[in-house]
Amino acid sequence: MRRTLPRSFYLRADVVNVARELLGMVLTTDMDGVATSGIITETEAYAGAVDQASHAYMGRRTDRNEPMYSRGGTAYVYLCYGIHHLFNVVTNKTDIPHAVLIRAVVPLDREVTMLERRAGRPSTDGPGKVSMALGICTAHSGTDLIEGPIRLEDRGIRVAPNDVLTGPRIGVEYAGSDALLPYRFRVAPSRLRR
DNA sequence: CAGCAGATTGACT
DNA sequence: GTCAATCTGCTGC
Repeated sequence: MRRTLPRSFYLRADVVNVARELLGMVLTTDMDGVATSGIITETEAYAGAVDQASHAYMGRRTDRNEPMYSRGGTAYVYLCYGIHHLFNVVTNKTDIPHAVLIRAVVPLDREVTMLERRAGRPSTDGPGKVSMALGICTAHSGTDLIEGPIRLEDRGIRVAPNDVLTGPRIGVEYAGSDALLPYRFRVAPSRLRR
């Protein structure tokens, strides 16, 4: 089973639920004919204009975060700390800047290529590491997740509710009370295998 | 193991 | 100028 997630999956209004449901989905990239992929094991939801941790808080709109305002099923990739390319899945309708940050994957297809991209380091647990392993960079910001080089697929991998850990997001201490929201989801470490 | 500093660009005061 | 949705290598226990 291998089904590219349809537009309808991304257009939903409940970004927090979408973030949780992305656990177990497969993130694939096709870069110059080289296809790599990983099973998503950690995500964070960013709830747009009302979320102090979001780049789109209070409707902030810049050249960088413009893809957040595209329709669901668009990639938003931005540079963090000047070095790391962080990949987000845009959700909801056009002009509603919801997004889900992909924080970790377990390598699936072409693990050797990912290892090369990571300069021999095998870990892919961290948003910067995910992008490096899969070849994602800011040039892919704004690309389509249904027709473009980056896609998400349902390959029938299911994560049991009991295996999902929930907690506050990482690195958003500046976000006031919103820093405490339980918008981070990850597969329990003991269940990271297929 | 913990703690910390450096990397390096974009957004904002 | 300051801080940021981070990662790495080095220091010192």
